[in-house]
Amino acid sequence: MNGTDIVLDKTDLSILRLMQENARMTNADLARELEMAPSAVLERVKKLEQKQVIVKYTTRINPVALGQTLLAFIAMKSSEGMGSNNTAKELAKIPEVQEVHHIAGEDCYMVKVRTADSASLMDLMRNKFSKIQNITSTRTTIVLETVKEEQQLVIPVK
Amino acid sequence: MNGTDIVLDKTDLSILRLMQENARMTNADLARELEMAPSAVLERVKKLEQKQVIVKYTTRINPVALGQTLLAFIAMKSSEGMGSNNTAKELAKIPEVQEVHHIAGEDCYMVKVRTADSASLMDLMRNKFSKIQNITSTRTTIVLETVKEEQQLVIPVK
DNA sequence: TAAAAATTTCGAATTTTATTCGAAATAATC
DNA sequence: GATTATTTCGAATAAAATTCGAAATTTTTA
Repeated sequence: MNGTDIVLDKTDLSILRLMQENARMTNADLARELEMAPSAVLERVKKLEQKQVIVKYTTRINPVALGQTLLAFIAMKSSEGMGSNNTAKELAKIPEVQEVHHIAGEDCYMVKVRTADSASLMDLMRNKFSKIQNITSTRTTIVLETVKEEQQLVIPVK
Repeated sequence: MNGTDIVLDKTDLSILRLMQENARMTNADLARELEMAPSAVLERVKKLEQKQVIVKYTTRINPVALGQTLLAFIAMKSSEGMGSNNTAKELAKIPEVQEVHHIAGEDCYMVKVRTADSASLMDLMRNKFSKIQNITSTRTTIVLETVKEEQQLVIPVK
């Protein structure tokens, strides 16, 4: 028995489903939806936060509105030993780097980056990536059009 | 002049920065932080929603808590003509598919998928992907470890 | 540049929600 | 089946959301 096994009942799942869809839903509305007292629902939400089931409440902003129109995936190879993931941690520190995954296969990392344009991506690679140890190669794939981009999980009914 | 050019001033950017970090921040707290009247801040937030600068308020849920431990990137080739993106749209309909990007380069699409395990990924490919027209090949990359995964944008100060 | 128009902000009033906490109900354990 | 722990409830209070007219500010235009 470790901290990993978290029991979520039907009510918890409903809360998560509703909150995933709208993080600013009021506790009162949640309670109405679930036909429970607001205080009971609040208790549950707080527990979900404590248990780190709920990681964060975030606002999705239209990247275009901020002029961030370039999205790219970069597959990287690293000469780093298998034990450490310092390269990944360094990459993760860069704000424009949205995702860093250690992957199976020929490449070591899959990195997702969002910048204003190709010039700023070039900047990033020249000024930031170049300073990170052990990166031996990068293969950049530019996104032409994004059809779907979300991180909504599929929440089971029970 | 089209609907694309949205003017965001310093206050808007501050709101976005705060809300991106915590979507459930109260309007009252926002107002305190910005040293403005709550009513004025509320007005701005509503406008950001209307202008679709704010796309959604969402709750990030720990995938492990829901037993969704498998993440994969799938590079796909499609025989579809360049004009349409029906393949992408069909992929986007699948809940387990979190991202669909049309990419430059040899492959056509980059697809990000999250499922419970490799068996359910196999299921998905056999039962859903196989029904989508024009997919001529897939190359699946399994994620071993995720070091960073977010979609926070870099919001300029001014 | 000065007047007019449009937008933004404010503040006070009202409605709604969040939060607290003791008690009752329910569920789990021994 | 009694005990213990957990969850839910409901009522009371504090806090926040929302509304809206008026003032201030900014932008437009003549």
